[in-house]
Amino acid sequence: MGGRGIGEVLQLLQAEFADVTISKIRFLEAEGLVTPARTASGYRKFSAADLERLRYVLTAQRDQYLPLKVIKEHLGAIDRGLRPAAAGPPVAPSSLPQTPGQPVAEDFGAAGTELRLTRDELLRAAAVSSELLAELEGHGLVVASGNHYGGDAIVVAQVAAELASYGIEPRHLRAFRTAADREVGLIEQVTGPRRTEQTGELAALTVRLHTALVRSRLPRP
Amino acid sequence: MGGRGIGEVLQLLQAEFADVTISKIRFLEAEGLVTPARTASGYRKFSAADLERLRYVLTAQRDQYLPLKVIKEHLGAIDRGLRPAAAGPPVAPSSLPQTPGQPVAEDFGAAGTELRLTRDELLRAAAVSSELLAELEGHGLVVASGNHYGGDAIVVAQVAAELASYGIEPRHLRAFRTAADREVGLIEQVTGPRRTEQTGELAALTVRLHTALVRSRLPRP
DNA sequence: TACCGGCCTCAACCGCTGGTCGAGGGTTGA
DNA sequence: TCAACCCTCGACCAGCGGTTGAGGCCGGTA
Repeated sequence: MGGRGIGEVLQLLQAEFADVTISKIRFLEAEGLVTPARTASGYRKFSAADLERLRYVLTAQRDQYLPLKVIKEHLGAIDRGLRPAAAGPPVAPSSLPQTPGQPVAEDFGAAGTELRLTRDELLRAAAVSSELLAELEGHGLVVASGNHYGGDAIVVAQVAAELASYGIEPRHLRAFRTAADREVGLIEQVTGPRRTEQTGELAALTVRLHTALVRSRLPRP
Repeated sequence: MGGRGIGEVLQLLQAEFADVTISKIRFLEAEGLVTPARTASGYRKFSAADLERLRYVLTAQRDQYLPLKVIKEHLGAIDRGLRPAAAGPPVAPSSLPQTPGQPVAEDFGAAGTELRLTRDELLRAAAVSSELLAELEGHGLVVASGNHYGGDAIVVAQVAAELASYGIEPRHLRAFRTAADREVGLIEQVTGPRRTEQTGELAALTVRLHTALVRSRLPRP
């Protein structure tokens, strides 16, 4: 298991990222975003970690439009054990010292310091109404632990608000909650109820599965 | 009270955004991001709402690195989002600054060249056994359309293979299929059964919701 | 042994985004 | 009437994110 060659890596990534090429992967190395090992003769050898890194880069680029320079900083922050700070949407910068790490796929890893928001902070960070939040809580989509909320609650609330603008209301979203619960249940059947090394890995896998399934079932263009 | 001239607008914005210029404001109009009124003689007149819009654009650009194209879509969504939303967030007609402006479009968009694989190609690309694939097909996780498979099938098969190494077998994954089906069903209730502009946007949103929910329910580290 | 596909480097090139600049000319108000 | 302000339009530009091609080295295989 000495890692994969660049061609193999290309195959693996192309399923998920249509526009990846060999030259792009090489370019990303030249920019310092990945640092694959080399064989004696100079061939690149990508470890599983290198692959994750590439996935991270490509996802951040595609889904968040981040410039490589910024992605590189995030990777550096992650390497140093921090969580990449990312600005939320245009909102008064009054409270809330730091917004949560963006919902980058595969970022289920060691979270470092988990965000803890009061209800007011959450309302402001997500820019949603108190009514909407109450409704989301009523359907179990957002849950406070103690009297505070985690960073994911921001994402849930923001997305729910956007979906509401399409006419999709919180009560239509209950199925998402049960699906997520079942998914986590499945993971815990493997890892047990405590968080382990594998927890994040498995979550990344199941979410990837979910995403691919949804995409595959969407009407074709 | 009839609005401000471009020079005045420049003064107001420069306090907050160091790099704004007159030519940039004009450029943003040319790109369709603002549409100030005009005087009889052709001078631009910016209303308060136009100013908010500019602030939104400049903030999104500076803090989220969003490309103008995407910001424009967000603005369009906000404009349209005022309509249905029973439980939607209180985005009043001209009070833009509070918005759920998170990155919207994931790569559920126009795929361009959709991958079409034969069964053998799929087996090779995903590096899985014919038995596993057959099992996945049996449970409806991978579906051939005609006699070929899409690129997502590679991801599904790869992930399923990895999950199998944790003891999670295809039959445990049926729930993912039904969840995905329901999710797509929900989207199609909004967009209709044909693929539209919104299809990809909605899919990106629901997948983001799913991901955030799973993460929020994972055991805390 | 020769061959061929895969991989290497390096430099030149490219298209798109996000503007800037200047010429030439009208408008406003003191 | 003059200065300050504003207009359009077309040319130009810098940086980002790669692509392309020339020239050459590996490594399996026939």
